[in-house]
Amino acid sequence: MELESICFSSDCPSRGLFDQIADKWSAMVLAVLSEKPHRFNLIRRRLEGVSQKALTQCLRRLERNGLVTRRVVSLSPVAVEYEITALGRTLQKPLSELHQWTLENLADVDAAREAFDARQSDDTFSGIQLGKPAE
Amino acid sequence: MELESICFSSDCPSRGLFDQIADKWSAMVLAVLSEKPHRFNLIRRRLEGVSQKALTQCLRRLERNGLVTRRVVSLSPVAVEYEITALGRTLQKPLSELHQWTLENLADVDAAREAFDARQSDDTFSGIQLGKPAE
DNA sequence: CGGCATCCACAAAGATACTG
DNA sequence: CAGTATCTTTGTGGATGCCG
Repeated sequence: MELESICFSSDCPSRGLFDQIADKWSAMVLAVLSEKPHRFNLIRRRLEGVSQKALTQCLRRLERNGLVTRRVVSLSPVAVEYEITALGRTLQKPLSELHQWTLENLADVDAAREAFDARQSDDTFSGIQLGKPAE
Repeated sequence: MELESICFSSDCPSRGLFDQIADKWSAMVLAVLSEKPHRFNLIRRRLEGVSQKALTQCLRRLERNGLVTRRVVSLSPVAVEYEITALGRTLQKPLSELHQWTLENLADVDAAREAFDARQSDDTFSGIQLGKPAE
């Protein structure tokens, strides 16, 4: 439980897992599915901006990691239902807390960004713009 | 605090922030700095596998978001010390909990992956290998 | 020591077309 | 509807060299 328990070794398997669950869409997919099972295009419509390809890949990865199940409900027309698993629910909590953090601290972060960018602009006296990320 | 508080709109600013804090190295950098301030190459040596470029970018982003401070300790030889901020400490907790989850559930996830990959292999009867991600 | 600039390779993202 | 396949474009990572 100590912070030191984080292992920094490159062959620590939890590193790869961390990268797979902390990705752009997984948190939102799990949040949607935590309400109730959803079909593909239903998830897609709720996650504004996700491409079909990205969502497919995300769902595959979630399924492979045992966080969601994929069930073919009917053929012609094909209907597939995705459901969160018990394991997925255990992950959804820390993930939503992280999201919660972003909501609560957005103002502070924004202020920090403006201060940082202002500092960089001051350095323009050198004639070289460092190109602050537009974000 | 409700799960529904997650916003799925593409212009929700918390989305971009989430992507910036849930990246490959930030969690580990903050974990290292939560112990005590570190200099650049010290961080680098503790985070096995990080390239200098990746670490620089990560520290810049953390600095811009107000999560760490960068202080030039001495010139010639240049020494730069990075320190976690109060804001950074508030983030470090949910981040380490997420990491904790990966440690606790690695076995379950691995089992799920093997089951999934076995299922895919069975489908090879079709003659078409779906190309399970090597991970 | 702590970077930044450049080049290159590879991976990921997007758009489009097609299928059962 | 829920994908797959393919192509193109963009982004990211590593390696190298240079600088203050």
